[in-house]
Amino acid sequence: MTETSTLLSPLFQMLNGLKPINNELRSALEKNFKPEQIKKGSMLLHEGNVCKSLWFLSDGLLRSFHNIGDKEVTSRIMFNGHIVISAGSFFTRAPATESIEALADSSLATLSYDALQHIYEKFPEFNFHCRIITEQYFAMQEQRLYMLRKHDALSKYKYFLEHYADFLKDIPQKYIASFLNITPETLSRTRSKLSKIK
Amino acid sequence: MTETSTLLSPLFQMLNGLKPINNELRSALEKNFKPEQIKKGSMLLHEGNVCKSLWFLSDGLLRSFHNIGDKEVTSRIMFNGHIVISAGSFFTRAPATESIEALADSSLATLSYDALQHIYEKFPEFNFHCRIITEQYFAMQEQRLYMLRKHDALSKYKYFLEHYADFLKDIPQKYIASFLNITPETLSRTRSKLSKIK
DNA sequence: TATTAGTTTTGATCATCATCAAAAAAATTA
DNA sequence: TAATTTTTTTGATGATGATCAAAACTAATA
Repeated sequence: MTETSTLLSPLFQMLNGLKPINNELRSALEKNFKPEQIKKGSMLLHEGNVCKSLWFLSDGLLRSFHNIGDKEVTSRIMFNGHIVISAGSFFTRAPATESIEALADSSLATLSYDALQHIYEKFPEFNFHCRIITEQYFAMQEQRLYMLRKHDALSKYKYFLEHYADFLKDIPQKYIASFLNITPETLSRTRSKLSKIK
Repeated sequence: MTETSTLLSPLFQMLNGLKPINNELRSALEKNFKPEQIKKGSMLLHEGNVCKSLWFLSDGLLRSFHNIGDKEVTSRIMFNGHIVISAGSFFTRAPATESIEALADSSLATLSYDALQHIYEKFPEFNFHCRIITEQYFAMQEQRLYMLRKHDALSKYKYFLEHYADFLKDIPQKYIASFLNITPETLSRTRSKLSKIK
């Protein structure tokens, strides 16, 4: 077992769960996914650059964010097992409007856009898997949209607790706050209210 | 040309633009898409029911909405040429958390979930098209997420003007307001401010 | 057209959350 | 460990937008 295939094994498990993939496709993926280690604080993607790869996050923690006015707004928080891409940029080849940063030392496998397109051509059956995966991410994104429309800070924070409880201690609160579209001060006060109620 | 194929002709044009589809696939789609006319005010989907179909909106105007507390919140506004589905429900077979309503008399073509699955089985190449379409809708949804994080009412309304200008007069303002996550009163005041500035 | 119902506008007040500021706590670095 | 930097907490104030209420306007129906 190569290092890449170890990294990718949860990915293959997931793909096989959707529909078994044959050995040729498996080894094509293993060949084209490149292992990558990044340190906490380093950037995977910079706003303004085209997102030319997708990543499979084997272990670690990432966040994506964009700048609105003079503020950073965290748009997603991603943990192990996730496929990471800046969708708008990756799909359309346009400059990304967001950056991606490691919140912890992370180990990833990177697949370039071009390599992915070749795989689609050689293995058209892979469209099936990626259609389903995209559908799943679409549904998750829909939930985040729903969350943002919950008016008050408390119900947004409860959403966060439901979905990210395991990572609560690893994510600086200022990022949680901007993910929920509230200020760190408001989050701090919301948390202290909540702990008094309980 | 049957009535269905007239309805669907912009859909086929779009699909062919992605990658030409063969006649068998085309006629399978024509057979399985059922034409449907609905009146302004009638419901395409009720919250709590499973979304068992997708729709191609040939002509008309729709909105989806969900209830948060005692309020209706408009989640999407859809016009001609759009593929309409309640994604979370359609993909997972779970009860929908949103309803879909016609804001104008509309003509649609309906494809059932089961029919779609059969088409995927018989025509695996259709996964290619639907992967791309899902990617495109994903990117659009990302934009709406981005919009909701713009803090103030004015910049949200400007987003609306950029993306829905053509339908401005056809959509009651209370729905525009809830789509932007503001009250009708605030939207009204925002609009009057904007007209004074210009 | 007259009546009714629904929508938008305008006004007044209020609440939540943002902002500014500084202290306390935690994490980094020397 | 001490020094420095960053993050979180706490406090005071203010602004945006929500709420409540009523009038003006528009659309729907008899």
